[in-house]
Amino acid sequence: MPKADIPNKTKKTSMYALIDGNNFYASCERVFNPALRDKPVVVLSNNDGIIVARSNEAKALGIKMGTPAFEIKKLLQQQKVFAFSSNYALYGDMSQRMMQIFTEFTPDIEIYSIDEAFLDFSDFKNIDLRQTGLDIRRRVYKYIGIPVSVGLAPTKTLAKIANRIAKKMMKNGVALIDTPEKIEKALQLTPVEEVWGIGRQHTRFLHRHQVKTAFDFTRLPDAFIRKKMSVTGLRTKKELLGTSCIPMEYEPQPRKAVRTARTFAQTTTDFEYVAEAVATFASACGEKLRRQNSVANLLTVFVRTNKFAQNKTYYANSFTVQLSATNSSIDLIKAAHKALHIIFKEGYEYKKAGVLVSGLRPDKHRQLTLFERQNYVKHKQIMQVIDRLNAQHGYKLLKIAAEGQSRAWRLRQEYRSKRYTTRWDELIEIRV
DNA sequence: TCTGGGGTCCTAGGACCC
DNA sequence: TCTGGGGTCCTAGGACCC
Repeated sequence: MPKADIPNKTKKTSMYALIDGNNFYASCERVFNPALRDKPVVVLSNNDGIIVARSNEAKALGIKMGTPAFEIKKLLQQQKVFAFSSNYALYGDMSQRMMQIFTEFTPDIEIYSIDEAFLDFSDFKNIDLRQTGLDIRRRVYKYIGIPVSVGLAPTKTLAKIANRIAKKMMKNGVALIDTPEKIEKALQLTPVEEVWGIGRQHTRFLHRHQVKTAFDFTRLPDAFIRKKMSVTGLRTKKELLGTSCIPMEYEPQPRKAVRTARTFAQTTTDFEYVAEAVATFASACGEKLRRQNSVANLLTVFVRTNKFAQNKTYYANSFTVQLSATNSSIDLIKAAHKALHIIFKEGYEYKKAGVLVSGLRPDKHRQLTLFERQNYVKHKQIMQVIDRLNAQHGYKLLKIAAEGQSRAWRLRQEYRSKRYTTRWDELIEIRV
């Protein structure tokens, strides 16, 4: 019998929860610093560049996501806003603890990002879902100190919407959408640009067609959506109408590409400087590849000058070289330097550079030619030694010479809090 | 002075093959 | 002179996500 003929009644009704930490990074900072309670808090991106997280108090001051920090420096001082550099060691660790608590409610969990997870409650009959949401919330707050919001609905896209409603309109932080009537009400309450999968470009287009809410969007004909927004747009419509099209992904999929890139704290015209940075990025890509047991077939290097600088010609370029399926930092650095030589032009003030490796395959499927074998084995052994020593004795104890010593282009992090949960020497201190 | 970083998926079009 | 038709693979560019 063809699949399409399977009778409908065997289809189970789905129910997903989307849980995420409110203002996650800002909340993490608060856990270890009670003085921040009820105060405006913002967290800055790498290089202290832009705002990436705000507490509710900071939002109330009109501070927007993505604003360059220098633009609102005055406001931050005047309003006594507490600003922090990103502290990913802390946020990553807090994230793991939070996810651990989620798994106590169901093993069917998909970790979607550092601060959010989908939980599949489809198979749960006769449980009070709203109460479960409240329990999750209470337990996370008790053990981790992070406030979370819980949205429950029959599809992932609707769970996202429920989560937004929980955050914006529900005092208890939980919203359950479980009937056609509630679905329609929720769609009418949701501006179309807030729908998961509808971004800036499509929003502009939809607004031109008088589509303002998620509800309006679901009234558009399938063919129109298919033509203008491809199959992904159509999938979004179905999800909004309650048909689940986006399945859970329980196992993290191996990456298909890996990238390391940085904006320099200062611009540079010096080839050696950029070469050193690019070598370090290539090496970092190698580490990421080895961690997931992949090898890469392609390596791209890109550089660019400051795209915001007036009165200066903007230059951006990239070059891709073929690799012979490797994850050796030595190979990657060589390839990266080869590519950099091709795109580096004297006289420009470079502001950013990066390395992307793609065409990833599992390491074990690697085909070796007779001549490659010797190098391959040798490199593999060297990399294993480097990775092991760095893991045991501290990061970057060992590195390839091309990565350089100066590191002058490294990150600026003027306001980083302590790594309370991952460093013995940075444990929280309590005075009695 | 100062504007992040790291991913995914889809489509169209070209190269190439039989 | 007329210049097939179908398939696969790859890549660049665009859109989206957190």
